[in-house]
Amino acid sequence: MSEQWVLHVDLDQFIAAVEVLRRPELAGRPVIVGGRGDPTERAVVSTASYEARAYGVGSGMPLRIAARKVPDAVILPVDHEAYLEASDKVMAVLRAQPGTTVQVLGWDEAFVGLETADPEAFARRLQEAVLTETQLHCSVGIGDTLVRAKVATTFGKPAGVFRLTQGNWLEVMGERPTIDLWGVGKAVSRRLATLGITTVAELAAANPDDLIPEFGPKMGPWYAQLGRGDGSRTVDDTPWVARGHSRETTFQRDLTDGAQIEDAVRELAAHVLEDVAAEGRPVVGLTLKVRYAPFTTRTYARKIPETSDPAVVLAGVLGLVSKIEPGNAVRLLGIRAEMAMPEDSRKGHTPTRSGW
DNA sequence: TCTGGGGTCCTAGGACCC
DNA sequence: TCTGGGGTCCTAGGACCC
Repeated sequence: MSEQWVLHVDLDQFIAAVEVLRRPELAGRPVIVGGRGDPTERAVVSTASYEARAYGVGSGMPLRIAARKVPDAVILPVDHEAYLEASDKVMAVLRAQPGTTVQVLGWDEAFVGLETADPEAFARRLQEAVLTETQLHCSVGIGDTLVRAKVATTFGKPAGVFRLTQGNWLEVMGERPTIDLWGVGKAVSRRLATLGITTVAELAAANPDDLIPEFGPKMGPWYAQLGRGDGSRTVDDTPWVARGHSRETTFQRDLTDGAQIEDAVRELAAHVLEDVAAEGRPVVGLTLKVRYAPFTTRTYARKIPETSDPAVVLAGVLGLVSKIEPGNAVRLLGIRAEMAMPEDSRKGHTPTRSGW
């Protein structure tokens, strides 16, 4: 019998795989991609190949540490263009399958909705098609909700297929810690633990109302739903509309001089203005982010009257710069511009906040 | 170990208005 | 003198994801 299914397609070690494709001699070696490829700089790992992961290297780890763990690692700079190009090819393959609805989640993953009597067979065909067209391997999670499909993929890696439905959700996930859920991180899992909830089964059994005092009216019930694996079953292919654009830089040496700081802000603002201009939508809000050394982050924000005039936006940004505390070493600066949203544009694609 | 960069959304609390 | 109640908007901070 034909039914509606959600597939979650996730490329295996995507960034590292793209790098190996254009440098075949790197196959089988520990490859680490991050920053400008210089392990003496302040930067972190974007992706490590499976060979590098065997040494305990993972994304988010300081590049310096990663290099220390894997002495013979090949360390490469991040090349956004190349990954975007590869990503576009993969998404095109997914869209080319008859009957599919494709919702892109990032460079290396997407939900695919379709009606079929045999989702596993379809998943295998999808993997074949992606491999043939792009030489990239992917894993596929099959689910009766978006959340279950997404979580299922972790059990399919690498290059496999796994199905999670209401029927086997608790059997597979019940005894696992809540942090294994998509949308539950370190902080929330710790707060759940203070309520006596440490496993997915315990979260699934929780009364949604009991979580409201701790997490608020939206997030409390949302976490309970997450524990059950419930949520939307609809893959939404509405094109995503960015709410804003931002640029940030961590300086290799902290800035202390006011003129230096202003120069850096102007440069960041120029990039943000470019991105915004490419959208052709007016700016309605600005945020300046500052990290004071060693690690205190502050944000300064303001709404502004809708404007498409770069000079006005820049003036607004420079107004925020005056809030930077003088006499402190600045390690990071970031600028974000929020844009006016067109009517009826889709809500954000992050699962934790959009009601999946 | 020493912590990137680009995003999204939620919550708390203060300001302000009636 | 001792102090309403509700609504909305804004800013700051936190959390999470890839």
